[in-house]
Amino acid sequence: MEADTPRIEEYLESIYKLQQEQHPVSTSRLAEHLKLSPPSVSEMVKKLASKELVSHTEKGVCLTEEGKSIAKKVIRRHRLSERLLTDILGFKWDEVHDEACRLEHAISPEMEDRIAESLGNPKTCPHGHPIPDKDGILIKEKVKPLSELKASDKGIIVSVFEEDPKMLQYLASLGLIPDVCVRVEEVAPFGGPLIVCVSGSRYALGREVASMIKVK
Amino acid sequence: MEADTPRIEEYLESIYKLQQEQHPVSTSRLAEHLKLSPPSVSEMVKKLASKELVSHTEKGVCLTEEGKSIAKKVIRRHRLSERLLTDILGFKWDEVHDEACRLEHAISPEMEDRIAESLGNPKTCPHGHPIPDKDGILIKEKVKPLSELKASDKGIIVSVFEEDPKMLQYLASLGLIPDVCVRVEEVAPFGGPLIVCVSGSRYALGREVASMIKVK
DNA sequence: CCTAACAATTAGGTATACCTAATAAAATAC
DNA sequence: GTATTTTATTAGGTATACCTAATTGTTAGG
Repeated sequence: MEADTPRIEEYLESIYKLQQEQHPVSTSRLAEHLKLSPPSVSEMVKKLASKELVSHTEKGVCLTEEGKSIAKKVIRRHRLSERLLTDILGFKWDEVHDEACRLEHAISPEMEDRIAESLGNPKTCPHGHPIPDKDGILIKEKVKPLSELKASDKGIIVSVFEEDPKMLQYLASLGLIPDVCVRVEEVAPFGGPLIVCVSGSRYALGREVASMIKVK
Repeated sequence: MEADTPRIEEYLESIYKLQQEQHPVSTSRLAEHLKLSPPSVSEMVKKLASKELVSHTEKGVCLTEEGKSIAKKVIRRHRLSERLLTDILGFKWDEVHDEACRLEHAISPEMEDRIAESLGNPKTCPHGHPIPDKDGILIKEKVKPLSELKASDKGIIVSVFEEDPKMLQYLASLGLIPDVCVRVEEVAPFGGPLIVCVSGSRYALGREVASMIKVK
């Protein structure tokens, strides 16, 4: 019984991400996220449970402490890779996700350390998500979706929950990137768009899009 | 029939390296190099042949043009990774081989380009081996092993054919690294050591060790 | 020339991770 | 409270890449 480490890391990472919105993660949701069939996931989850990386109840799948620890390490490597790609190799923020998905399984703890050191221990990835530290400690800022702001509210963009390159390019073209200040001018009723002001320009932003942008 | 790309790359890379010393590469030699059993290699070679990546005659295995092209791309990614690790992330030359062995399968053509660009299109890896260019063109300098120099001959170190960290540390501690000038003071008879002079200091160097150091 | 040694392959078998189709269990609808 | 839908699992099967043991083939010795 030999472990396919990248596969295991992929599962744990997905579970970690999904359990932020749905606590015990359902196998169907996990299957959808990993683009695998539900039975494949069912089976693999059993194996992860036998390795004590997850606990599997009727309600769904939860990470054990060890599973969570591995997931956070993978996320750390992913986000550090993204920073390496943008800050040192000159990639744009919409180009780094897929690349980092491969790098995160190929990076040793030593390389992880060196990247962090070379970049001055960055606190977030290019999309604003926090990078867990070596001990898995993850500082989460209190944020809310831009879509929840009312007219004349202001906020500073903390992070953008989006991976699609096209959408990220679009957001960057509007200047909607971390650390930028946004002011809501008007909120259309019945789920209509928000009119926002970013560095002097005004844009209409769909609710769906605005909900991906987290502000403080 | 789905391809396990990293595995295929691993095989092609090994064949490429081995065919520099032994033209049609024997399966047993390949098995030894890949640390796999001969039957496993036999089988895999058949698959590579069916994909037209190698040709398989009685004498052994040869890369096809396509196989060679892939192998060179992998080697390019490996050596560029090593340069990234030393030049940007601060690794020592003895620490980069294993790391690069994993990175070479995780790097996209875009990342390959960016690394090359960020480093000013380096011509060699930290051990002095040439980095194939994007079109697979590889500039090989005419070199000979240090062990072939006679007393009072001088040479400039071009490359070091060695991967073992301990040996690399040792050589670096003597200053035996690429671009350094070495003078042979004395050659002991019957395969005995060479007495060499490197930046003012004299050392005795075993023939085996000296044969790994290529000079021009 | 025949035989010992070595090289390579075939035969047969394992483990992993995936799949589809069928079934069982749970949640929701009415 | 039963029927329908959704969710999860079992059953059965595929492909890949590895293994050991047995066999064939080739090279070199005597």
